[in-house]
Amino acid sequence: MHIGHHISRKILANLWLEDGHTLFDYNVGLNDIVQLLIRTESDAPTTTSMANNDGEGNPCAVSNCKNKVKKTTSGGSPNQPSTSARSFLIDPGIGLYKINELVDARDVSIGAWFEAHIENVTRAKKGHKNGKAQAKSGNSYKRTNGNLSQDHSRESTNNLDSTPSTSYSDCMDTDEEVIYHIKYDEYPENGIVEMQASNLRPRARTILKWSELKVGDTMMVNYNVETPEERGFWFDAEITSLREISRTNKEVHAKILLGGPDDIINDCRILFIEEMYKIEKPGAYPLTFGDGDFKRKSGPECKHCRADPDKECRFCSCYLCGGKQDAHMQLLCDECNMAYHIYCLNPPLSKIPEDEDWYCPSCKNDSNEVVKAGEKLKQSKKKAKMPSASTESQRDWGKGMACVGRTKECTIVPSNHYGPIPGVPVGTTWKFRVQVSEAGVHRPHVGGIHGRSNDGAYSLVLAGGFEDEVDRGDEFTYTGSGGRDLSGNKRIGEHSFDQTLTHMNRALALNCDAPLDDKNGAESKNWRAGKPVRVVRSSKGRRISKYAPEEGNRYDGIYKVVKYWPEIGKCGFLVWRYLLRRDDLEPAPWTSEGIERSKKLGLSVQYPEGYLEAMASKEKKDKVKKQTVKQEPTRQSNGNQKRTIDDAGIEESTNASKAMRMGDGGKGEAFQITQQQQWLIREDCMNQKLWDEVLASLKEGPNFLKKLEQSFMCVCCQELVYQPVTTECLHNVCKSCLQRSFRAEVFTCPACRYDLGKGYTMVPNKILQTLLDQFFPGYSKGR
DNA sequence: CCATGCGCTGAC
DNA sequence: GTCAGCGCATGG
Repeated sequence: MHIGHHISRKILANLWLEDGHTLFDYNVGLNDIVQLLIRTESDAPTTTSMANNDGEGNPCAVSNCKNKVKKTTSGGSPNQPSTSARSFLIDPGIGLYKINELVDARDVSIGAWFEAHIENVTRAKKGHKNGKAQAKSGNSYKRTNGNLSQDHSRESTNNLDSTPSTSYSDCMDTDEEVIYHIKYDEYPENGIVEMQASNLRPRARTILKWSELKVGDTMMVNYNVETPEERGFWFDAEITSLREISRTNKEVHAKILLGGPDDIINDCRILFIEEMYKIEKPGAYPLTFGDGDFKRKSGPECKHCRADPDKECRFCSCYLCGGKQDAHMQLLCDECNMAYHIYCLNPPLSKIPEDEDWYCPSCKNDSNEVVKAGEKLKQSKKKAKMPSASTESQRDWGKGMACVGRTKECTIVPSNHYGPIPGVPVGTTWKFRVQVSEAGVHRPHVGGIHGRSNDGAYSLVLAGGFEDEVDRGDEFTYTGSGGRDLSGNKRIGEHSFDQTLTHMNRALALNCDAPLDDKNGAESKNWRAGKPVRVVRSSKGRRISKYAPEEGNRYDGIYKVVKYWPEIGKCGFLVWRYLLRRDDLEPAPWTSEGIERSKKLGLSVQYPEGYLEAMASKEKKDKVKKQTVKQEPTRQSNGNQKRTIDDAGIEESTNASKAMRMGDGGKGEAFQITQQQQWLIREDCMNQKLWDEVLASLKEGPNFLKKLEQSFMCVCCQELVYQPVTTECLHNVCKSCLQRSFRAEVFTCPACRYDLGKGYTMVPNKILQTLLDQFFPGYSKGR
């Protein structure tokens, strides 16, 4: 067989030239393109006629030596290996050809395959028997780096050395494979097809060291998807080139070329994370290479997909039966590219459809799900699953406070934070549970206990759900959750079975400073040593407790679990009972001291934004007037709104501004900061102006923290800055936010557009970080 | 993904 | 006054 059978002029064969054989031996002609293996001298057989080496191990330029391979000028990238032993084992003794340029010089390193453009080939002299040529029998156009002895495919071809008259039929690829070659040959200029990085997403779980990534490794990548949730198809892509473009002490900008159905360039930034490196795609989620999906290649591979030939190939085997046979009967899905035998489909097809596009069963859109013009949006899948989907209730649940979602979320502390929420003083009261959740004081909307069964409970709500609970203010008994029949999509139900010390009950028990005992309960020896629980009293608790607030839900401070035990409750079933005792320096709201403090701070029930107005207008509409309703359309931002009807005393201002006024009056409670904090604040000279402003509100007590939070809010993520970078223009931005901005090629300050410059080094303000960590304990854990 | 849940409100 | 039953957040 003649190589020309496959392709007339341009070929791309993988040739491993040895021992004086020439390209001509392979019928390589002028302008043909070959792939050559660069070998080290130590790899070279002893019979090798001289390796062309300029003496320093660098390849000679063509102008110096006609046998040499010249590296193409394209790119001029710094990926030239510095190995000195390199030489090109293209038989120099012949001198009948020269390789003028490398078509693709992406990876000119030892042991790597590269492509060469042959400019001039002359037939070798007859009788040159000194050596033999070796063509690699594998088809692959990939560049494989690394230890040659590990490459079995090549080893096996090596054995052909004993057959001097190696013919092309022995070593050339099938027609099918040549398609690859031609395809490859279609690449522009230097043979690299640039693909949008956004079309590519490696799948990963763990982080791999950048320095450990090697050409020839493969990784699973998802092609043609925007997010991991979206459907795309996964394939093994081989790293064919790793090129570092630039580097700072924190980041490497690299190009990773991946082989696949098409070669894909993934433009990455590799961030240093101590010893590990995380690879990020510009402007998108981080890319990491994962253990599970990361393979180092060894052994032969499927010619089609370049995976293990014994395993089914996702491109050439039928997705349904896994078979590779009957390729002409396979349909390729235009969405996921998976192959399907027409006879494997359900129902099977008798012939290949004539339609241009074909979509597999999993990719084909269900026409029922397509919303046509003028049609109403269909129910979301999630909603379709909910019990409400099957009822015919006309009620609009979205109007009231029964089913609303949160509009804010507490981010200054993580959800598993123990202890008070910074800036929320004892006595703070919210009308609805959802607001309590928004404030971060008690996160569940409905549940009474918030906790984790392997950690502890963070907060609870006393709402008088159990008649046999006792509340003495600084001490109360509480009942666990569960044991209720919640059938009928209820949130509270009849007691119908025994409670167990699991879930939230177990969490609350873990707060008690005693070994867990789920049989008999336990009592702490030193109750104060237990974990703190934020306690909220709901006005509903007035049923059984005089300490419950008149309205809404009030934060009453920190309590500890003294003991817990199982007992048969009034309901007749076993319940877990807890004794909690107050352990808080802030005065309880019902004490005279506490009442005084609440007044000072101007605390009153907070309503959701716009709630009072809505209620007032509704009342008007309904023409249900009992008395004149004084209502002012307050448009305060943070949800602080006053009551409408009673409490004439606090009519004129919002809680916040009232508190401020009180502070200005000098009677407010000052926020205490430590000497160290004062010192640190002085040290943070970049932010001096900002600190001056914030410190001015020290006398406003807990509002100081609110002010602090506002002043050091990141303009990008709208949260308290984390790893703040204080810019020259004196703004504070999260480092990660700024990096994101830079990745999007925006090099200005996100707050004021001051040009920071492309090469700006982002140094986190450690002093500020320390201070924020002190004022908002644990907030960085949430990041 | 599923189970849990000391809320809330319109309808009766 | 009573009650069915909803979305949502959370944990596992």
